[in-house]
Amino acid sequence: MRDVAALAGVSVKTVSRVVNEESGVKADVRARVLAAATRLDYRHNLAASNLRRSRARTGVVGVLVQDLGNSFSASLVRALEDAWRDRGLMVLAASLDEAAEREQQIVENLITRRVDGLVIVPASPRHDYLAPEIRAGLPVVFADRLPRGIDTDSVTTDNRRGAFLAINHLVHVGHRRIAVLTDAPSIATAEERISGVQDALAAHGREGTLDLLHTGIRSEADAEAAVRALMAEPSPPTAIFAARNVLAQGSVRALAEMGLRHSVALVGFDDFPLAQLLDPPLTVVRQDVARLARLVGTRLLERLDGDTSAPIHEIIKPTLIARGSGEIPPS
Amino acid sequence: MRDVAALAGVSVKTVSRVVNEESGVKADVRARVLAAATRLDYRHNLAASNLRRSRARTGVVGVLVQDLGNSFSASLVRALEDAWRDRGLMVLAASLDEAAEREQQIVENLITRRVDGLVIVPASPRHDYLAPEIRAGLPVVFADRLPRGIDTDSVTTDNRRGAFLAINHLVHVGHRRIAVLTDAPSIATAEERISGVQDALAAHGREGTLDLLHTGIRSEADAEAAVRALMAEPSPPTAIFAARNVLAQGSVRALAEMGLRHSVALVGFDDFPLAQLLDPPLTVVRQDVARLARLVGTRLLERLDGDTSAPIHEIIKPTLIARGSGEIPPS
DNA sequence: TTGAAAGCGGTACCAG
DNA sequence: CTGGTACCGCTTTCAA
Repeated sequence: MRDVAALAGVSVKTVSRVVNEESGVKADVRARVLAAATRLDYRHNLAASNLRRSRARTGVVGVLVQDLGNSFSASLVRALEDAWRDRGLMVLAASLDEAAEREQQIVENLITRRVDGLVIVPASPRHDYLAPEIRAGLPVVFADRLPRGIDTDSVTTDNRRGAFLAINHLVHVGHRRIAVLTDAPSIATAEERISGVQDALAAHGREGTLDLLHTGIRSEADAEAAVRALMAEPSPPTAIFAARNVLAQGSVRALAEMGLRHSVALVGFDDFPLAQLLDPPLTVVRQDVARLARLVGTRLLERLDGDTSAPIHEIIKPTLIARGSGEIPPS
Repeated sequence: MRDVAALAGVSVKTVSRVVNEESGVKADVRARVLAAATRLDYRHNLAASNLRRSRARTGVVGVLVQDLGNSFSASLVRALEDAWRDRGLMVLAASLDEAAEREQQIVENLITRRVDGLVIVPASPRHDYLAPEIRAGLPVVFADRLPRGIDTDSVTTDNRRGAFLAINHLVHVGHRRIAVLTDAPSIATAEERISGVQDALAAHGREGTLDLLHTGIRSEADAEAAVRALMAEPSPPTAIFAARNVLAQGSVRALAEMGLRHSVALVGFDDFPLAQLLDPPLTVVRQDVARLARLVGTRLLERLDGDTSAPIHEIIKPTLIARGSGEIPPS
């Protein structure tokens, strides 16, 4: 900047004015400065500029999701990007893969980078570690899963109701032996979904009959193996509820390989782009990711704009989309 | 930092030493500093620290893809993240949606943030604008599409060969009326794929018979509409080559709605997670995204580590995965 | 092992 | 409309 100033024959302050498009610089001076900047390949340094600036903004929001490669995470990030583009906010993204330590570590790293805000699909069971940051005014919005140990904005799905819808649907179709595939119950979302399953069974006078619950199923491969094992048992289930999209995909894979696609009912949680094109089309409990992302994006912007009201917890109602796989009757 | 120093009764320099885990600080002093830092909720400021540091590194790499919501882009970003995690590099991601201006604009913005490097799946036709940055030593790796107007590292797929494989396959199955769906030829990748189609037709003595080429098909919806229109014509094609993954998905959707899934052959370009589970399973030309990402990630790391040799252009060979949809014979 | 002072690239504040 | 000077938060350099 000093070089540019020298070449243009002005002070650094004037260069600063031009670079920041402040008013009050004569056109010819402006032109000279711009010319000098171009000639010297000058590049403004945002970090340095923010250092002295009073209300500094990096224009970066940290977004922590489970797996950027998963359609749920990817859609979320994409929608946030769109929601923030015209505000000039960029997304610094990271996958957590359900690793609690990674979450804390990355958050710490992001704080060090002075991100303007944080969107978190948490992997850790408690989030007390964020308390100082939130107290200091950092906007933090939890997505898809609720914060624990602190109170901050969140946008989540009614997981309990979603699972209820799924099981209720299968029971109505006539199923009695329903296998449930889900993550470890230590993950809040999984726990809520299990509760929903129990609600549905209770509603049909079948409390405590959840003998086919398989927890700790974390990946597509896990689900595939679990379904294979299940179907090989003496009295296999006639229906499966896979409580996360990759688990549904693994289930479809296993059923396809075993030639059971059209004889075992399957309902997934989370819709995904091609669910409708599978054979049979997959019945799912859909949570509206676009809506979720929109709400999250808006909430963060409002906090960024100075809204300091009490934390808001928004809950999205899931809906059941019957497409075929969930309507297969028990054999 | 000054406050921490005061509270701990040491100089700022000593605090700096502790924060950066430099050796040569007595344990008790270290402990005092740490305690003071905790009590004051001190957070190290990476930007400020980099300002004076000699070989400053922000630890951020800008990754520009077409659409983070698309499985190709998402997988690429995810794999890069993994490749860089233990080096402490984070990904600042952005979607371009084939908008050339956005590409330049975002790159400019990222330069301002002093990213350590750039990975670009370009949207713009020429990249001269990057010349000064590359000259200044910024590592830039192009992925999936070649740079034009400048010379810098790239990792791309042999698109021409991929398209050749697809058409060749369909011709061998017996097809003569093959529709080709692709992006505008102004996109280099699309152009190469069209060349590949022509190669294949020529190889079968059918030069110039490319009467069913449909360019400018940009989205899943475009593809769906195009296929609907095609199949409604007096003498519809007996096979379709959809030269990008979303176009294949749109085609499947259209064929499914028209009840033609099992009577019209379809080959896609780019594999995606559920292609195998569609009905019929989708035959595709696969480009190994994981491999692509690995090569891109490695190349960038090497440049970051000071490799200043001439730009390297790696080309990945695509393979045809026959799964069913591409083996449907002409009716 | 520790500290003082200069300086990184830029902006704030106030004077001219 | 333009410039001078202090200073942002931290590291470098060199002296103690």
